[in-house]
Amino acid sequence: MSAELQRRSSPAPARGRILETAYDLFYREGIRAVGVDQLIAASSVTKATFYKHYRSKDNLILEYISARHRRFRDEFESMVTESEDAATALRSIVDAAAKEITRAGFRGCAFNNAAAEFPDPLHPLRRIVADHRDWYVDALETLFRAIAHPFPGSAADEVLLARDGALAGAYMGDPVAATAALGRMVSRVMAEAA
Amino acid sequence: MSAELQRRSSPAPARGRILETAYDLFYREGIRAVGVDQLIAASSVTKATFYKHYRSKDNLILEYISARHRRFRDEFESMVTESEDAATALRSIVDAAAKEITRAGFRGCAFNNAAAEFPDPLHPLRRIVADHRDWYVDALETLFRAIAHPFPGSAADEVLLARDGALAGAYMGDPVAATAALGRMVSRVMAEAA
DNA sequence: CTCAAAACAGACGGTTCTGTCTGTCCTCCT
DNA sequence: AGGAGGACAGACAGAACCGTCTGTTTTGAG
Repeated sequence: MSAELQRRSSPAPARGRILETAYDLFYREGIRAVGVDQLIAASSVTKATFYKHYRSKDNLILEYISARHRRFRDEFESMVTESEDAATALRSIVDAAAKEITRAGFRGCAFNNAAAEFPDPLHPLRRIVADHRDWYVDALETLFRAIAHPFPGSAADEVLLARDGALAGAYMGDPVAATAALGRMVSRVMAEAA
Repeated sequence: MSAELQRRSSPAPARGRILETAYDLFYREGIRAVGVDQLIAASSVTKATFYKHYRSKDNLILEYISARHRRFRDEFESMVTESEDAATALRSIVDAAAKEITRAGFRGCAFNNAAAEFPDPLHPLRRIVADHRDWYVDALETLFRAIAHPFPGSAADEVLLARDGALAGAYMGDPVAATAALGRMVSRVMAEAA
């Protein structure tokens, strides 16, 4: 399908611009808080174009959270492949989380914030979030298995929990304390592998 | 009929009913998602009464999050006073978190969800949330000091982080894994005191 | 019995939001 | 040269939202 679009010099630039704007605005201001009018104004797109590419705002929301997952997964996997061994990969993953926390404009976990706005557990967005987390914990478990951790599944759960807590705590309160506590927690989990 | 009788006794029964409704609805469905019309219908109150007691929805939102803090703090302190020593108090606090996670209708941390809907860090709600967390980490540190933990401040940060991660992870994904990981993380922290 | 306070009932205005529609312009391909 | 498709521009409908308003009913106190 991308071959069809790529045939042109600019492969539907408006569509990508809209998603990129949503990627930023939905995270910064919240999903419900961002209206379609604001979205099209920030994308320099007209309303007709918006509804041509994304049939509804709800649809764009799903595309937004899917894009969040894809980008996160890509960065995760590039970190893994660029690391010499699984131990350094785990460390760089934790470092990346710590760096994100201290980043200007950090506003917590995009998946957590999105899920908070959709109470219905059967909403498609919630399913995407749950799938994202399933993928994530599996990927972590693979790394822990590679460093011969005695309980790779538990270790993965614990790192996921520590990271979740660090993002939430840093957004709501003290980023410094959250970052430090994250480092200590993960160090304890990894020490069990030695 | 019982509502009829209760209306006479207290000074402003309608006010309390509105706050109680908000306490439930804002948590269950989200703050922005709940309109004033829905709120007054669920409270069996008229619009004039609503705006007499709470001058605006924004004002009610602040009362809501303050009430969340008060109730949480009261339950925390009653758990502490009912425990024989600080160690059992800490354990009952973690048990309470685990119990909340598995409760039907659990929808994550009320403070986290509320903060997610208000991006402006200077919004009064964010201040209330930050104050709540300051109080919480102080209270935990006091308990760790009581059990002679070598680093009570760090231990408090770690328990707070583990609890935050457990609530977030249980809401987004796997409550069982989150509860188990929470228990293991807290056990490690408390083991340092022995 | 009377009166003030409080809650009830619901219309209304003004804004905002999502989504549809008509029509025009530009660009690329044949 | 000409036709088709994509994007631009913006009006419009319908609903939901917040907040104000005018009245009516109920209740407890003097």
